[in-house]
Amino acid sequence: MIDRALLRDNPDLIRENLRKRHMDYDLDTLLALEARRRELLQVENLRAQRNDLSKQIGQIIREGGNAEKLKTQVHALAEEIANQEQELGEVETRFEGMMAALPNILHPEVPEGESEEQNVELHRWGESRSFEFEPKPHWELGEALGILDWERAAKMASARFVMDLGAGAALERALINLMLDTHTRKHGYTEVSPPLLNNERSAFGIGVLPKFEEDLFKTREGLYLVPTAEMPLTNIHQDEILEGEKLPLCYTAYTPCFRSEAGAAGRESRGLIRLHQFHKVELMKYVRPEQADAELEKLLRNAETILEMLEIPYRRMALCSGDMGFQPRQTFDLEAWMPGMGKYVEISSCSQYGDFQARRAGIRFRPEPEAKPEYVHTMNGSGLACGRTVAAILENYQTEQGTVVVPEALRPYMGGLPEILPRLP
RNA sequence: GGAAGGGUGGCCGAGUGGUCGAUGGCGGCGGUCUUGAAAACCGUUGUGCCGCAAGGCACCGGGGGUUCGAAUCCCUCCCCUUCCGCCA
Repeated sequence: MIDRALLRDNPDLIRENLRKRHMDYDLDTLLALEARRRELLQVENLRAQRNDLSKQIGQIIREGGNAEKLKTQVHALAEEIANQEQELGEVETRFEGMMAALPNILHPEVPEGESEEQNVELHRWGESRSFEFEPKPHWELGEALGILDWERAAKMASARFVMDLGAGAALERALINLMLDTHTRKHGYTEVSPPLLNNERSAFGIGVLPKFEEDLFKTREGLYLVPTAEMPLTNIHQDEILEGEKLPLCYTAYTPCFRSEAGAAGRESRGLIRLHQFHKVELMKYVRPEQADAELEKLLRNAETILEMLEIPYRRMALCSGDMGFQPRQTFDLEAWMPGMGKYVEISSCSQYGDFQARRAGIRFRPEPEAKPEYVHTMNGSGLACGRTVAAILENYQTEQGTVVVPEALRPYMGGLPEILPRLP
């Protein structure tokens, strides 16, 4: 949610923002609703009159007088108030609905562009190994090694699920532990193990509701399976006023993530890239506005550190205006090199939201002990997506025999296992 | 799932249908006293919206209703606690 004051003070900025995002949005209707809403605020005068007369009635009755005439007068006034309040309510509902669907204002440094094609590569790390053989995609490797099983996952669940077995399951568990240990012990994040079903308010708070309900799995009880730990982590401090000196607050969580992937049929359907359930270690910060850019850079470095520890080549991309999501004001993707697939694949997405989510979720802080509360800035990023990291390891560390060497950094977490060999049935 | 009791300001906790945005306590802030501190005492201390301001409006879990007037009465939903049942 953006600041209402912007609508009045700088509608052109919003219009320009929509243009950069290549988004269709009926801003004129929103502006008209806002104007009407403000007109209707004059009901407050009527309410003031009513309050005043009611007080007089109380006074008269206490003194034993007859207040019938006044009562009739107030009754008529109340009807008029009710009429205006009804229109105000309708206008407000429409206004709020449209506000909730208005995308965030972009950070000035977001490159302008229409689609993925215009994303800007900022830097690369690591060299791709040279292969003396044709490197295989991870799904072939995983299947041949018997550590990834799509067929049985589909049998017990449906397509777009996977089951990890043996060293595959152990590899993912090792990754989770490496990431959490690094982020908590070296990077100063507090580990969280949050509820994986969140309510509507929390989904609204991060901006996936009301616009993106079809992407979520919903229970009969009306709760949503978390599509990312961003949802519970951002709602830890929902409706709270934080102490300024405690910021930034840094949290990390390992969670499964559930996405319906509606409308994704046929896209990148193979392997570990796009699943209904995947696992992710998330990084999340609540910061003061002036800290935001620097803290996002640190967060990016925290995520990149994991890729460097695993010695997986990657590049950092700045998403362009047309490729960015609805909620963030700036997004950087980390893309891991996948030799088997022959391309870079997103393995982490790190975004800052300004006060967009804080406004929706009601998260504020006091800059000084006695000062007025202000909205915090929120940001988060994957650190990293586990399934895609497994894929990157399989593809980067594969041998000609189809086995996979275990990265040095992971061996202590896998009982010293140096290499993943075909699993015996 | 069944039964009972609750949801009030940063926290605890009062609250009669009318001067209650809400008594009181704790905590916070300012002050008096003190060499300093503690104690004691005095004052102050919610949020949002509209407004240059004065001020006005709204908010006592959410929504609806009764009434001239609702924190207070009625309906409904949600949440929490305790007991019972079930259960990793």
